[in-house]
Amino acid sequence: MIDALIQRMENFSHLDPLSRNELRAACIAHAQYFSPRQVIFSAGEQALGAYFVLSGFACRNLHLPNGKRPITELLLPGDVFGARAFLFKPNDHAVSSLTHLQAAFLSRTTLSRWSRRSPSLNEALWRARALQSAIHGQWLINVGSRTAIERLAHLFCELLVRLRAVSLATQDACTLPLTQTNLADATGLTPVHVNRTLARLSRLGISTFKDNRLIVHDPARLQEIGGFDPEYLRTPGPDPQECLPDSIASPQFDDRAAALMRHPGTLNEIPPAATARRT
Amino acid sequence: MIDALIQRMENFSHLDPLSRNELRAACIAHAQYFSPRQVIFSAGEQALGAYFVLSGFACRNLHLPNGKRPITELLLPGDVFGARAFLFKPNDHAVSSLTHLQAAFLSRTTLSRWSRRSPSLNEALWRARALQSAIHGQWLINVGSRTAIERLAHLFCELLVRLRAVSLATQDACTLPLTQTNLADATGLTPVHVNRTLARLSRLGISTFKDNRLIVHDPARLQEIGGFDPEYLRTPGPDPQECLPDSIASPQFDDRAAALMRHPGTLNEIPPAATARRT
DNA sequence: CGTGCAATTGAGTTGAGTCAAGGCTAGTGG
DNA sequence: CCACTAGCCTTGACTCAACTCAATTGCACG
Repeated sequence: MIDALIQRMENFSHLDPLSRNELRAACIAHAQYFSPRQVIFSAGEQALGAYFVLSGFACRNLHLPNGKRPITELLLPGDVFGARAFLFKPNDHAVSSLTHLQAAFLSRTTLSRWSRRSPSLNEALWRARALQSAIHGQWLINVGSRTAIERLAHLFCELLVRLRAVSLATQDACTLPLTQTNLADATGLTPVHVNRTLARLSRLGISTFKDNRLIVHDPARLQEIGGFDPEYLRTPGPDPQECLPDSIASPQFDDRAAALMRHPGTLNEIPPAATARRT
Repeated sequence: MIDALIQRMENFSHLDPLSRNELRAACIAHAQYFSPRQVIFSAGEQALGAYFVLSGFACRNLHLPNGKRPITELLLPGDVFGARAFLFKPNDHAVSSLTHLQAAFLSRTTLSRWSRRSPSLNEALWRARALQSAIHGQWLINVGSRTAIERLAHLFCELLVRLRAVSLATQDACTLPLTQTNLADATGLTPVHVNRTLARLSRLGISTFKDNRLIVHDPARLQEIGGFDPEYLRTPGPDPQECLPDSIASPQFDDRAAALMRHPGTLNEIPPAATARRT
């Protein structure tokens, strides 16, 4: 499972052999085990470093005074968490395990040292954060402007793609150790309504979620319902060419950027209809 | 207005005089003007650099096939946008101006050069991103688990605090050049319902939003309704002491981190009731 | 002096939430 | 080995917050 993490980081940036070995060694040396429902970070606490998830599921969540407990992030094997907080301020959300969890703790000191020494690892970390951020943006849209069935469809599509990236899902199925209550917290719905909606998805022959297992029978429909476009999850791949289409040093990049420095970008006016909100 | 930006960056990290001057000069040299409703980045486009908002409002939004146009981020003077995309992949959302907008474009090349040369500026940029990320997290909670009146209350509190940070708001009022439709897109509501809810806030004597101006008559109530805790918006302040309570090099930091490297953090079990969702 | 967008208001509909009861399963302890 | 308990899932009946549809006003801009 450490290999999944390494593979994942490789997807963000091609690691030099030294960094790769160092990362692997550190993950083995600093692995920690958590049982389900354990608090790893709590809100308001100052983070001392970051965790790399090696196996199991975790989530970032919060206790609201009204009793709700929204999940703002699902952390899967290969994900990193806590890296943001250690740059900024005490955490504003807690992180807790959903299943048995294995995670490597790397202190701020270690991370700083690494990112100074290995630009590729630094880049990988940045990109890992950027990906999380893109996911966050999609969740915001999901919760803010989709119906129950659409939200679940989108979430399922996302999780399937993310789990495939670490070889934990086949084309159309995966183990998903979440309760319906977890799904509800992640989608801003009620457990009861999630239940009914799952039943509907099943009745429509689109997907089944049972016994911690998600099976998608009609991926195309699921994707269509959720309005899912996997693009936001794509990692550039380890190939530096594809990774940085405009090399920072490339002449045509500088030309284009220089042009932008003088003239505003696309001058497209937004079509008048900000009001347009047919459904 | 450039001073507001500088002041803002200073809040993230104490800039050395050289960086400060360089930043100021670049902002003046590369300022661009956009009229309202202009597209600055469009989705799918590869970003060539980042923009620093000098004056005016902008937003990050998206066109959904169902006609909705959710706003995922409000960009105020002093905010930076586009910095994430240039590290990663094409943008997944568009950014467009809401009002007349003045923004400085800084190319990827320039930014890379700066962050290599000036650690303090690099840190400031990181923290600016981290703050955006924290705001994103709060929006997710807002849209996912609050009622209409709560969402608006929270948004108003947030905007007031953010605008105060750049001296664009007094303790209880600010100019807010947003339409009710914009508020609707930002909160995941309907313009009609936003209208009614604003009327309610006004009737309750809590706040008025009229003619692009937000006036809060009862800040305490507003904050209470929105469940708003300003903590997530606090910038550490320019004081390095306060900024990094645990200096990366400090011995007690290393002790605590080392301890974590052996034992899991807090071993608090989550109270059994993940089901607890009274209202 | 239209034309278009923003704001407003009313009436009716509905998707999702609430309340409540019952079944299934797994773990615990006698 | 068998209660007993505690989550989790399931289902039905009812309620309500927010959405839809629709019509009216007022303003700003060309």
